[in-house]
Amino acid sequence: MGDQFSIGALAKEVGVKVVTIRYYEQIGILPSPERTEGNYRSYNRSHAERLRFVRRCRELGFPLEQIRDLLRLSSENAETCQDVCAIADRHLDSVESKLADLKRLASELRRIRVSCSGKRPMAECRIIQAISSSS
Amino acid sequence: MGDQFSIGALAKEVGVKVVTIRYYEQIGILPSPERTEGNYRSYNRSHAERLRFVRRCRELGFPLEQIRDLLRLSSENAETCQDVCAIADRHLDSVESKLADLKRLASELRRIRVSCSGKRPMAECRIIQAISSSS
DNA sequence: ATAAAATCTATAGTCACTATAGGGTCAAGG
DNA sequence: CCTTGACCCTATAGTGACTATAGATTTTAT
Repeated sequence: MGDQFSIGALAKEVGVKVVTIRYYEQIGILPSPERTEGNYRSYNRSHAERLRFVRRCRELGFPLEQIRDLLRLSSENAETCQDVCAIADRHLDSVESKLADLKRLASELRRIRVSCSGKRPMAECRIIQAISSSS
Repeated sequence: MGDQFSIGALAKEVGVKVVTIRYYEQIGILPSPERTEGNYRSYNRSHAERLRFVRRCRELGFPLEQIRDLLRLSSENAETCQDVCAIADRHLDSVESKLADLKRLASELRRIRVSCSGKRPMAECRIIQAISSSS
C-alpha cells in the first residue's frame, strides 16, 4: 500500500465497512476524495486519520452530528477546548441517563423472569400476569 | 366514557399516542376496530386491555416482533408457558448484553472526560487526544 | 352558524446504517 | 486475447418504532 489507496484498503485499515465510508462521504462527514481514471475513490493518510477519529467517536457512542462538530472544532485551533468538553459532557449525560434506565429495566425484567418456571399452563404464567397487571 | 370510545379517549386512558395506536393497527399489532358513521375508529375495553399489554411490553423494552408473539401465545391457552419464558429469556439476554456494553462505554467516557479541564488550547485537549490516539 | 378540536388518510422524515439491483474496472491465469 | 473473479460504481429501498406534515372530513362547543 503506497500513499494512495482504494476504498477497500481504507476500510480494512481503519476497520469501517466500505458502504459506511461512502455513506459518511454522502452526508459530509468525510470529504470527497480524488478519483482514479476508472472513477475509483483514491484516499491518502489524512483521510485514514479522519476516518479513524470518526470510528473511535462512534465506538464511544457519539452521534454523527456531534462528531461533525468535534471534527470541526478539532481543526480550528481555538484558544480553549471548552466546546469540545461541552459536547463530551452532553454525551456523557445522555449515556449516564440511558444507563440508569437500562439498569432499572434489567432488574425489573430479572424479577419478572424468575417468577415463572415455564412449566405452568398459560393461564397461570407469571410473566404474562406481570405484564398484564402492572401499572 | 361508555363501553365504546374514540381513539383519543383510548390514547388518554392507556397512555399511548393516537398516532402510535394507528401505527400499531397498520402493522397488525392491534386489530382494526369498528368504525362509526363518520368513519372514526370505535374501541371497547378489550382493545384497551390489549393496548395496555403492548404498552407495558414496550416499557420493558420488548421489540414489537416479540410482542406480537407474546400476544399470540397468551391467547392460545397452551399446556405450558415455556414459549413465553423463552421469549423473556431472549430479551433479558439482549438487555444484559446492552447493559454490559453501556457500562463499559460510560466508564471509558468518564475517564476521558475527567482528563481534560476544558481550559487548554485545542492542540492540547486531552479529549481530542484520547479519541485520536486510542486503538 | 361558525369556530375549534378531533379525527381521517397518505406520505416523508428520523438515525446510522444495511441490503439489493444493475452495472463498470482491473489484475491474474489459461 | 479472453475470461473469471474480485473489487468498485450509483441509486434506491429497507430496518425499528415511531414522529411530523399536509390536506380533508367530522364532531363538539359556543
